[in-house]
Amino acid sequence: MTADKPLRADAQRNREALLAKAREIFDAGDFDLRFDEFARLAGVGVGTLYRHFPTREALAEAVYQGEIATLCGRARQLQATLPAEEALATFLRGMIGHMDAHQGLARTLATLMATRSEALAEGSQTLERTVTHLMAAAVRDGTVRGDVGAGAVMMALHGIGAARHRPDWRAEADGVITLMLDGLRRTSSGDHQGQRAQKNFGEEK
Amino acid sequence: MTADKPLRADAQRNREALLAKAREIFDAGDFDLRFDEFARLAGVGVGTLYRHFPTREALAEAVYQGEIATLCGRARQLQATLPAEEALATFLRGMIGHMDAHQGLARTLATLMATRSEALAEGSQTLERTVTHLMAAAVRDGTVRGDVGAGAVMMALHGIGAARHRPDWRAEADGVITLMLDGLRRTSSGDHQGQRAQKNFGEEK
DNA sequence: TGACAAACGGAAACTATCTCCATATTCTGT
DNA sequence: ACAGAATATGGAGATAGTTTCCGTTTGTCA
Repeated sequence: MTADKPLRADAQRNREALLAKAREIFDAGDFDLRFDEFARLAGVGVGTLYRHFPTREALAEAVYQGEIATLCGRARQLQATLPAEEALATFLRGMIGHMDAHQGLARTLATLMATRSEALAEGSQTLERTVTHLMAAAVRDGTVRGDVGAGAVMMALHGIGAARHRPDWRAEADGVITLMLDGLRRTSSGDHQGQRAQKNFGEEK
Repeated sequence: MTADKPLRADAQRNREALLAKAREIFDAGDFDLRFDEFARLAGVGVGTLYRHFPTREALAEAVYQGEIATLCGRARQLQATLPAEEALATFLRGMIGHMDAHQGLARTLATLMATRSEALAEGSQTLERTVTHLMAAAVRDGTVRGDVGAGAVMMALHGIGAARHRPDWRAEADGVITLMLDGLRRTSSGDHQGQRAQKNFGEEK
């Protein structure tokens, strides 16, 4: 459905500049910035902005999709370089770190896409597929139980995201992940290695 | 907190008309209706609308507070006419029914109040107090265990609200309530003391 | 390099928001 | 019951934000 269109070089460049600026601004929570002002900040004319993203929602959607793509890419990379179980753990912890580092972005996107939630649902599905892959690999390894689906993990992640307002959010979120990972681990013997290590994606500024 | 201001009769009337219309329109999901058009629909001038509710958010906030007040009133009424445990059960089931019947309203309010979430937090606190009362009465009756706070119930409700997109939402939500009520009911063997589980997730059957 | 299509920018047209005040309604004291 | 004070109203017009349109520029391909 994401039809590939040959995009002219300058168009591509502008598009990327707009997305980058949007990400930055959304992250700062200024989602109601004037549209023409936004174009100016991104260094393009309003016309260009409108050609690429006809509405505020379209812009949000594009940023969101980029976000999902980044996450999925990260997962693929982890899966290629780490043992399955570790890849899953690192990915989930990384998700929390990502949510933590980009609170404003998440809130802004959620607000802007509240109406057009089709794209949101689609992204969430994409993410679920990725988690499914990570888990399936770990199950194949025999390190993770096979009787719990990715849906459960998704619900937990969703719940974590929805509870952002809680004062001790980060710690609680990490707690949920720890519980889940422990619960998922196939326990042939009680080997509880220190799972506290905070493996972020190493992207945060 | 709710300072009583003597409001002139016509002002009161207009205010109520605006709120009623807002509730109706929000419920239908049209939260981006033009402001002047909205005034016309409610049968008042724009000036009047602006005097009562300076911003869209203020309007949403007022509707939200009304909603909370309705809910709390219902709880008080149940508490006065039913045995404590039954009052609690009826209230919780009623909440689900309410959420179900007014999906659009909930979504709209959530969207509009994403920024000004102070009122949201306050309303949620008010609701939590109400649930606390219901539970406390049931605990005094000896029908409900005393070692689990209202916070747990609130989290579950919150989780239910956040999962509205799930295809089988209503059934699953009812399931969660059933589980909770069963879990809350004091068993013949007595309370489970010193329980530590505060992270609940993946509550689906 | 020239020809053509694709993309650009930003002025201008358009649309929505909000303010202001002359007029209308309600309230209060006698 | 009524006059005067206080409060509220509506909507025209000012302000602010959005979107289109098109002459110009830039990139692509032969």
